[in-house]
Formats: sequence, C-alpha cells, structure tokens
Amino acid sequence: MSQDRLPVRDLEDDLAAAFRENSRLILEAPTGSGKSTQVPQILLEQGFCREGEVVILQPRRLAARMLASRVARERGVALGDEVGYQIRFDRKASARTRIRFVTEGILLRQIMDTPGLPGVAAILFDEFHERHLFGDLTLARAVQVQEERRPDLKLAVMSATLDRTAIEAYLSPCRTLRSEGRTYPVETGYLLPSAKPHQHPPWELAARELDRLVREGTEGDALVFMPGAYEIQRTLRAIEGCGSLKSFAAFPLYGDLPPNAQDAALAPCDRRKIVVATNVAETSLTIDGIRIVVDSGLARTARFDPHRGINTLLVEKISRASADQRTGRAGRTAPGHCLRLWTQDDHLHRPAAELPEIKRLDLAETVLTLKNSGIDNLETFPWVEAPEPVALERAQRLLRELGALEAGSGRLTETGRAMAAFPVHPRYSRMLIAAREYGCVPEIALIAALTQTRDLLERRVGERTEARRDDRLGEETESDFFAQIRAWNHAAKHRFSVDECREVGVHAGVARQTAQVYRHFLGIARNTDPDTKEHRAPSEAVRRCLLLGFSDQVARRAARGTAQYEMVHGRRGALARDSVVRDAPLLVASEVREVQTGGRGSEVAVRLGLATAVAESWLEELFPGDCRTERVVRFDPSTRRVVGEEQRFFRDLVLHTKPVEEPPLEEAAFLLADEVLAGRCPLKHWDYAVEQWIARLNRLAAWMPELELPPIAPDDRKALIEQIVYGARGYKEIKDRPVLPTVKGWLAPEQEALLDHYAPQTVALPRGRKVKIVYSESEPPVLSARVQDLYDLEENIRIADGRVELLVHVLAPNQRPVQITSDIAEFWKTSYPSIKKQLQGRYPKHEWR
DNA sequence: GAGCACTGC
Repeated sequence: MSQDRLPVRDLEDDLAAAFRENSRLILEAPTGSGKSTQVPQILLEQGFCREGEVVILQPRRLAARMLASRVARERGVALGDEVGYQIRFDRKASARTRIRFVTEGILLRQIMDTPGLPGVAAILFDEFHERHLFGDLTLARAVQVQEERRPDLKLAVMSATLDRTAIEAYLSPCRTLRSEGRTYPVETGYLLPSAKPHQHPPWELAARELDRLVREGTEGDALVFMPGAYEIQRTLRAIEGCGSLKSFAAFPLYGDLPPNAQDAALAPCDRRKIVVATNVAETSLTIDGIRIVVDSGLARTARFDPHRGINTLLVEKISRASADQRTGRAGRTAPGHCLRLWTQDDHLHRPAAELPEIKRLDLAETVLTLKNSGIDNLETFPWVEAPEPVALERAQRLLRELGALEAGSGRLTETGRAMAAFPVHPRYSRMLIAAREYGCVPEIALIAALTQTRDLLERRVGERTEARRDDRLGEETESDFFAQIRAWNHAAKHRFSVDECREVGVHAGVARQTAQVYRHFLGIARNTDPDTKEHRAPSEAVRRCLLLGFSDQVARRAARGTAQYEMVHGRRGALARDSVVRDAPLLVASEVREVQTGGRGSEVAVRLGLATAVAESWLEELFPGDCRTERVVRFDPSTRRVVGEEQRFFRDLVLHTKPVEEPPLEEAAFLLADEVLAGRCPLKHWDYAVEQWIARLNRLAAWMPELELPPIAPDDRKALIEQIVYGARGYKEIKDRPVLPTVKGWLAPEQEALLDHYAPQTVALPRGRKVKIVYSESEPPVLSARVQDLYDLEENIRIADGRVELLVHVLAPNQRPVQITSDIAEFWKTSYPSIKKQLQGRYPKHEWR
C-alpha cells in the first residue's frame, strides 16, 4: 500500500540521535503527524528493539487495536506477530512482537508486578496530555524504574498539546522535538458580549448560530458539542424549529446511546447532517465530513470531593486546550468553521488545560496499588503532578477503615495485599475478601463487575418495558444490585440475546462485558481460595458484605415517606428516583454523587444510588465499637419544647430516638437548649455541653477574680446546674419565653393570609423546618423561597445587599422542592409599607425608599 | 417539572 510520507518521518534521524544521547524524549506533534504509527516503526528500524519491544501506551482500547492493525498492515506482517496489541481480555501479541500497543491499565499492572520490565526496550506515552490517572502513574513508575535499575530503558512522551515547561522539568534531562501536523485551517469565531451568551440556554444559542452559519452559505456537515443527553435533546428540538436546518438530518451522539443509534450518527448520510454530541466526539469518535463545529464550551466533569467524600458530576466550562481539540474536529477533511458560544473575554479567563485526573479523582485504588508494590512513602514518590494532600489523606483513611493499611504505620496488611490482587476499587476488593467468609463470592464478584461497566439497565424506559421487566425479572426491593443481578442473570440465560435484552431494557453489550469481568474476578478469588463455589447465597450475606465495603455511606431516612436521607459524617442526600429500595429506614449507598437539578442547572443535590437495605442489628454486629447510646437534650420546633431523648448512634449518625419520660435536669436543659439555639453554645450533646459550661465558668473565674466564682470540678454537676439554673438570667424568664417567634405576628392580616395560602402547598420540607422567603427589590419584585435548615433565632429578619429577607416558620405537608413564582406585585405593594415600618425600627441606618 | 460526561486494570 503506497502512502504519503507523514510529517513525523522528517524527524527520523533527530529522533534516533536524541534517543542515543538521552533516555528521555518529548515529542510534540499534532493530529495527522503520524506519531502514533511512525515513531514505533522508526525505533524498530533504527535498531532500538534488539533487546526488547517498544510499548506504546494508548488511552483507549479501540485506538490500541486500530493502530496495531494499521502498523501491521504498513509493515506487511500478521497482527500479533511483529506488531501486536494488548488490552483487557484481548491480546494479540507473541514472543516475536517488537511493537506492542497497550492500554494504560495493562502497562500499569505490568510495571507494578515486574518493576524491572524485562523485555521492554522503550515506552511511548501517546496522547499524554489527556493526563489519565493510570498514565500518570505509569510514567512516574517508569521514571523511577529507569533511575533505579534500567538506565537503558527509553521513555518518550508524545502529545499534540502539552504544558511543555512542566513536563520538561519533570523529565529533565530530556530532549524535545516538534513535528508538523496535517490538518486544514479552521476559522474560529466567538460571540460578542452584546449577545449576552450566559443569558440564553446553550441549545437556543447553538440552533440560532448554526442557522446563521448555514444561511451564510457555510458548507459541510456540522458537529455541535453539548454537555449531556438532556442538552442534546433540547438542541435537537431547537434545530427542528429552524427553517434553514429543516433539510438536515440531525442525530444525537453520546456514550449511553445504544450502539445502533451511535452508528447512525457516524454513518454517511445522503443529506447534510448535524450531529449533536457530548465529549465522546472530542476524543473517542471521529465523524467524517465535519466542517462546522458549534461548541457550547461546556462539559459534565466528574470529580471527587475529598473534603466531603462524595463524587460530583457538574456542568463546567471546558479549558482552552479542550476547546481547541473540539475546534480541530472541523478541519480533518477540508477547511472548516468553528463557532464558540462564549465571548473572547470569557475564553481568556478559562484555564489552559483540564485538571489532570490525579487532582480530581478518588485515590484509594491508586494508594493501594502503590503500597502493594512496596512504595510506602507517598510523599517521596515522583508524581508527575502531586495529588492534593487532603485527597491522599482521605484515601489512606478509607484504606485503614477497610483494614488494608495498618492504623499506625500505614503499611499494607495481609488483607490489603489480598485486596490489591483485584483490579477494582478497594471497597469492592474488601467485599470480595469478606465474601469468602459469608459464602457469597460469586454474588459479590458479579456486583463488583457490574460497577466496572456502563449501566446495565437502560434509564427512562417506557411503561411497557417496565412492565416486562417486572414480569420477567420479578420484583426486587432489597438492593439495587439485586435488581441488576436479576437482569444480568436473565441476559446470561438468554445468551445475551440482543432482542431479549432490548425487551427488558438491558444493554446486551454491557451484560456481555460484565460477564468477562465477573469471570476474571471469580478467577482471582479461586486462585487464592480454591473452595470458592457457585451457589445462591442468602441475600443477607451479600448485604452484610456491602455494609462492610460502604460503612461510611450508611444512610437513615429522615422521615417516613420521604426520599431524604441523613448520612454518616453529617452528609445528606436524596435516594435516586429509580432505586428499587423503597421504604427502607436504613440503607447503605454504594454511590453518592452530587448532580445538577433544575432547568438551568442552578441547584445541586446529592443523589444516593446503588442502594441496599440493611438492618440496624448488623451495624452492632459488624461495628460494635461504632455504636453507642447517648442522652441528648433537643429542641423540638413543632412543640417548641426542649425534650430529653435517648439517641442510638452509629458513628455520628442518629439511628433512632427514644423520648425520656422526664427530661433529666429539665431546668438546665432549657438553658442549654437556649444557648445552643442562640448559637452561643454550638453543641447538642448533653455531656459535652456540660463540660463546656464547666470550662467556661472556670475560665471566667480565672479572668475575673472579682466575681469570686467558686471553681467547679469536672464531675461536680450539681454545683454547675445550680449556678446555671439560679444564675443571673433567671430560670423562669427563659422557660416562659417563646423560643421561636415566627414572623407572623409582624405582618398585616392579609399578608398572613397570603403566606398561609402559599406555604401549605408550596413548601418542601418535613414538618417543623423553616423556609427562607426572600423579597427582592428588583423590578418586578420577586418572591422566592428556599430551605433554611438552621434554627436561627436572631435572624428572622434582615437586610443584605438591598434585599429584605424574612424567615418564616412554616409547617409543610408535602416534600416537593419549591419555587414561589406567583404574581406578587400586588402583595408587594400592600405588604412593603408594613414590613418597612418593622424594619425601620430594627435597622435605622439603612436608607429606605 | 427532571438524573447521569469519558475512560482504564
């Protein structure tokens, strides 16, 4: 096969020379330079592979396979002979292989298992700018290996765009070479500030601007980038409404789309076409014939918040590098156009590149992998870019909790070593270890496998599919995993038949991949424990294992009939809508994720997914040291009384509460509650509060000896109580005071009526919570309400930034989030004078209109 | 009135 000489071939001699002088190299070469296919061949031709193979790291499986077969074809050899590839569950390579394309996880495992890398002469890190976690780790480890025992090992970092100064410093001493690309020019435009892009939803802007480009005569097919499936659907609808675009064929394209729908978007089309896509089209998939790119500049980005220990998936602005990558999609076959739906000024304020994964993902698996290969000191490990200390600390804490690391030394335990054999998040490997004792290894292996692939169950299926699901799979309420297991078993029974899977809304391809991972996990488990049998374990055993893996994500339902749950570590969230676990007072969530809600994504909420119902007795059984009972004094806003309670805790989570008949030391309880509620004593536990009081009074006695306060011994509660109860403020006065005044008394009767009218049908909270109603002085005035969780006595009314805020105590009968958007102009007219009058007294300095 | 980008062992 004849072919044009690729630009990177011009560097042939430089490359060889650089590698003879130096063991490290940076190659900056854009799309179309031929670096992925030619550089390995150059090394082979120049004699670098006499001692071993050249390994090329690829971020994607498909790319590894395609590149391998292209190079094999160019060299006229059979795939798997001189040229091969290796990805998970698929290897076409042999002892004769000299050029091997691999994915990142494969090489990471290899370098961790056999650090000397026998038989490897060179490693090329392709597409390194994507900065995947495994790629980063592999490079760092390779550099370490090269320095410690393999000075002959050649390393090259290849990329289209790189933050070169940083990587040069990291690899120093190293040579840097640059090559030309082979793409067509793309004319790139921005919106003008007068277009006010942030005031319009991206789908409107995209349809409008695409319409304009087409009317102006721009040629070729169009690719529109949107952050997710929802925005894609809106864009398609908006395009339908555009006159000039009527003759186009429009397709959605995103990862969760069934394969045939994806193929439809990629296939040639007899009309001009518009593909509306997510980030899949930025790197993973190429669409022929694209000459117009319209970019919303947005993407959903996954992060792990190490402070709260939850994953987030929120719409964010993409970086400049990512925008350039998207732009390049318009110039692959001919000169093209790109329109960015943001202003040039906005562009300049965007980050140069995406944050590397190591800076934004959960590092538990990373830390376990490193520790397992004898890297104990994570601070001296040569990170390409060091992770956040808090993220490392969070990862180590989880590993300690799972029993993988020793509490004091931080060294790997026996359990930890066994866990590291499983290529999966340590939570699941811990469960796989526990499953041996519980006799449910197959179930846990399947559960772990299910989390490693895309979602097995199609989301938002119609009623008929739902009915067939119920009919053929049976009903499941104990765990979302059990529902998935049923679905997978059903698919397996029908040999992953696409038709049967479609009937019940199961992705057949996903089910098939899950089967491979499942068998792999089962194999590893059998290696270490040959007695592992396949049988049906009781549901309880499996659920106990899940509890072991996710004990820090135990959640208790806030109230009957709500989807709101309180979690360990003071977190809270709402159970996923499609969860089968209904009515469970106690559950463990295997997925905790913050997502955007509301039309413009203005609000965020934590969703608890992959839920499993658990029993309270299991907590006592598995974590006896984390369960305890405490006596608590609490203010009950619905009765406005302080009550004494006995609370049962799992760590910091209250499992249930039992009223104590006569609150102990009731008088003091009132006082303490008052202190707590007024925010002067931010405590809720009785004993702790008393201790605080003792400390405070002792301090006071030391500072102000003239008061002649007698010192109080820590156990002298009686003396303390007396001081509090008969102290200067007076017990009676506090006891009789209405602790939580509502704003109602301050309003005119008609205003009260209006509040009454709105509140019962609009407010979103369990009984007794407060709602914050905000009156804005904008034109027209806006009245909106939002949840206020704090019982804030002082802040019933206040002014901030020209807005008047009232806190209103409302009892809410339903659970729905609320936005009051009724016509309130009239209400404002009548109520403002009265509110103003109230406020003038309180805030004399404010200027009132 | 609503919930979900992309990979990899």
